[in-house]
Amino acid sequence: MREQEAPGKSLSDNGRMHPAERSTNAFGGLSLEHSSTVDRVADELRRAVFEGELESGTPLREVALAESLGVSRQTLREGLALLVAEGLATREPNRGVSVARPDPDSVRDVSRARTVLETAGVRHWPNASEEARQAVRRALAEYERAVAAGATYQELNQRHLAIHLSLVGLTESPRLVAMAESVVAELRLALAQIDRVRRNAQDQAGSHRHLLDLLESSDVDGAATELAAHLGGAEAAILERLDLD
Amino acid sequence: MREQEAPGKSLSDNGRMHPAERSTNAFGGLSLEHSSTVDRVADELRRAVFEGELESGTPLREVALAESLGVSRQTLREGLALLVAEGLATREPNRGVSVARPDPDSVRDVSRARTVLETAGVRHWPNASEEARQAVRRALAEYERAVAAGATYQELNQRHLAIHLSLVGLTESPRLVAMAESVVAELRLALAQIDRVRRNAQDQAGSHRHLLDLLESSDVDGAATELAAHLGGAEAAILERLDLD
DNA sequence: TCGAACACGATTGTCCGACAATCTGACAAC
DNA sequence: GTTGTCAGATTGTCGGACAATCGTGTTCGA
Repeated sequence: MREQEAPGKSLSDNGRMHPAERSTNAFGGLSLEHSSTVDRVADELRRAVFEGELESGTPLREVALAESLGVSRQTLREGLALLVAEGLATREPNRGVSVARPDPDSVRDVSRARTVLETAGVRHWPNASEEARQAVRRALAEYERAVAAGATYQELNQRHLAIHLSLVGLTESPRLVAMAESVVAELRLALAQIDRVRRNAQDQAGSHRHLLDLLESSDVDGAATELAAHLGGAEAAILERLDLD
Repeated sequence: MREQEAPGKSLSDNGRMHPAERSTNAFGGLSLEHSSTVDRVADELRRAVFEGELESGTPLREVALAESLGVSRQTLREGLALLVAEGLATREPNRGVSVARPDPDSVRDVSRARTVLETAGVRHWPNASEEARQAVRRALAEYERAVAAGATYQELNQRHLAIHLSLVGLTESPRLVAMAESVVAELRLALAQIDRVRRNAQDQAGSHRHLLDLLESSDVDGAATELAAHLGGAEAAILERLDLD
């Protein structure tokens, strides 16, 4: 390794595991973060995309980016491959990678996919572990707190999506959660592109609070329909704002 | 490009699109496969894994593999990254990539994930396009034909899984199908490992035929429970055989 | 004048060689 | 038996190189 830069933490460890994390001996609480350069590159690119710094469709030139990030072209390439695999960028052979461009079709598809995943989570509420349920309550509470505190657009957005991820977490399936994370990432990209200029995150605490209340009272079907309505509304809102570009 | 080897076709194009594929002009039926070296490397690795040539846990040494495939280490590395992203291999920092090892937990998780995805497809049958429904009928018919013809273990396996993929196709969501493909790939890996020695694919045409009959008669709920039972059985069978290794 | 052929710069895909960091296992030292 | 040390193997990352391809502007011939 030649250099160490600012460490970033990624939500998804792409299939990597470290020896230190697999044993459960006397030193269970200890762990060390081995962030590779590729990971840090990918993190930085994701950040830039989510932050709206990179407009959708922008070509990500390899030499320029590598130089700008202070890494070799090969390393940057692996980072780009990660972004492409996550759907945040697209690659056209011999023409390079560019920031994904959310078109109406993909927005609809993302909406459909998350509906399936989140509905599965909601319907699993009665069988879910107390831990998973608690995660939903916590995510909602933190979102409400952020709303009350008048947090930034970025934070509100992230906490809002965290609620939806916690719903998928009710399935207790790591793979389903990973899929949801990927889908949500695409959603974040679309939101970032839409709100590149004016970033107005409206308060949606009420809807989610209502959803959780239905779940707490074991009204799973009611919660499912409430969720469907919420997601449908979100899709419509995005499509509408996407239309006037 | 320095060399061209035997072309292989991959089911999933990882975010790549080529100009020749996106337009629908007078020459709609024409297309050209621009398979990059990396794609061919990944294809070959997948084949070897599915074929059972590589036992799970086998370390995939970069220099040796690159030499054996006649590609550079960088290129091989990108191919390995694809496998890792698909869950067919795992990477441990500074220790390299090795063929994924299907443990009971991951088998259960894969089963849960595919249950969610395929159930969503089945429940979408009434709203699905005629094209999607036809794909299910076709997949089943081809499986039955393969069974009758006494096809190889490999072909039977693939056609069987194709049926399940076609069920997810009923959702008409490319992303959900892509997720299902990834999950099914992991399943294929598990099956390949289990049946590495004795490869006995039992005839499961009856169960699937019954499922389709229920769908054709619009008994979606019945089909969903039938599917759940089928998947539960498959999971149990795999776990049982996985136990005695 | 206009379309086809050509030339040229930019960029990607792939290769090669290099080397520090890390892991593994053996072996010596305490 | 535990700890320290050392050599070999392997990965992570770098830099440079070059053919293939793309985009574009230019030239040429009808």
